[in-house]
Amino acid sequence: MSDERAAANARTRNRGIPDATVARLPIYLRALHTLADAGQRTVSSEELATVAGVNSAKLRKDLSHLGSYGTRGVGYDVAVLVDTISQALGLTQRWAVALVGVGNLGHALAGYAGFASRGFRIAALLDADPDRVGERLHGMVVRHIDELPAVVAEGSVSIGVIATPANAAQDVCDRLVAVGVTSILNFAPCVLSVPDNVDVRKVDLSIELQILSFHESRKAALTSLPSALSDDGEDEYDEAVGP
Amino acid sequence: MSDERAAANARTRNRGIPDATVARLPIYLRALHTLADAGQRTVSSEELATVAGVNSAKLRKDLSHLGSYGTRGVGYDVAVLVDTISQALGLTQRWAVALVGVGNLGHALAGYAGFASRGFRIAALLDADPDRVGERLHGMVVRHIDELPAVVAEGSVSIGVIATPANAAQDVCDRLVAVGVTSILNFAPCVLSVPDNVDVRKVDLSIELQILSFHESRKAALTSLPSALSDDGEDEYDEAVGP
DNA sequence: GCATGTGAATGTGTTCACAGCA
DNA sequence: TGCTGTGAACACATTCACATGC
Repeated sequence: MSDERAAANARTRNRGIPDATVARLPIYLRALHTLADAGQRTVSSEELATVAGVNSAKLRKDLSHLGSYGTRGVGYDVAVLVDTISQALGLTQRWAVALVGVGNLGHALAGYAGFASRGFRIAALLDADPDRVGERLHGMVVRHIDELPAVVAEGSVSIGVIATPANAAQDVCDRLVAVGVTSILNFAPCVLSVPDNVDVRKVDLSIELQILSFHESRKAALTSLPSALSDDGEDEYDEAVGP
Repeated sequence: MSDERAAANARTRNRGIPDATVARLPIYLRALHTLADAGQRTVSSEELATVAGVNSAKLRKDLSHLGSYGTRGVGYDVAVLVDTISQALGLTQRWAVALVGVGNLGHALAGYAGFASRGFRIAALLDADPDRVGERLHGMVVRHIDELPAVVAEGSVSIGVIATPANAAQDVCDRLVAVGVTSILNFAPCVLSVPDNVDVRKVDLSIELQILSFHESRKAALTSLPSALSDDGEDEYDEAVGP
């Protein structure tokens, strides 16, 4: 619910860029970097759309929200687009990130190259487990979660990443919010409640698998009894074997 | 583009359950398990919605797509809902998963408890690096990617997880598709092209951070120069601060 | 001539508000 | 009475198709 509020809130803060567009800008940016690395100076909406895996009308509309700088009859200047999108996403500054939870997943995240390469700097690794505190990891030392206020004071952290077990996540979240963190990326499989001014995004691996499971079982049902297609009249009378 | 096609395709296969609903079912399921573990027998849409972090109208509409079994004036039977949703998601069977890429992230994924606890079984760990082949990891031995056909033959794998570097991902994807895998979860930061009958979901950590960066920089702009609101052209002139 | 940028049309998702039923 | 289930209204997103301007 504060989830919803936060989303709605964010929406009104947006300079009017739709959420769906914002979510795609990083994809365009990645595609543009690839093109730039290959030495390409200019790109059409058609080509960029293909590389980014969307259709060209969508791409053009997305870019138009940035007040984009394409040239009719030609296309977009790759370097200009990179700048425009980076600017829009706020990537002209390096954001400091605090990573909380140095377990299985936290280890991996600490070493994830994609963080640094996209302008994010891991400012601290934190954990509640005293056994883990002091451990060296990818050139950083794990500190105790109680040091969070000090960490934030040192290098104004504005993004927190939660990679703890679910039962610790809300507590960690509250601590992050308490020290002024206003953006949180949550890997713990649970819903976090936060004030309206805090944005939370969540990544849940098992949810993604369950969504695939849904589609997979649809596909399986189709191939094993293709006649199921025909009784798809309007509602259900579906396959199943009741409980 | 095949991304779009695949989505549209999936949509028509859906028994009519909207994609947005499918994406939320796992969240409801998790919430229900929590309630069930706490011994709760019955739940209202209001309560379940709160636990799941959505609003109750949305929850009811979502459940109505399953032909749901609530009782007016009372609520939903927790156990019945768990069964109904599990059924809808195809979680009544254990899906076998092949995990390709045992680097930083792959290690973490291999040990991720959430996989097993939600009915997914890691059938194999695969990697292209000969140095990694043979390594023991969470009770499994890493095998070479060339053994993929054998792996699939052994225990019909239908879901593949790609945790390789971006430059290897498309090749791995093609191999997975070639051996009959029709659902892929991609952690590599790149767009995969696949035939229409294959579903791909992607998780990109740095994209999530970039989206947070966008919102974070909006917020920063607001607090540092609140007058920025007024030069915002036309519509917004919204909540400067609290309600 | 050709690709952008955009109104208009369509499709999807969310929310409201209440009828209908235990 | 109280809560579900849902039509109708609204909001958001995607796609189409073409006028616009280099």
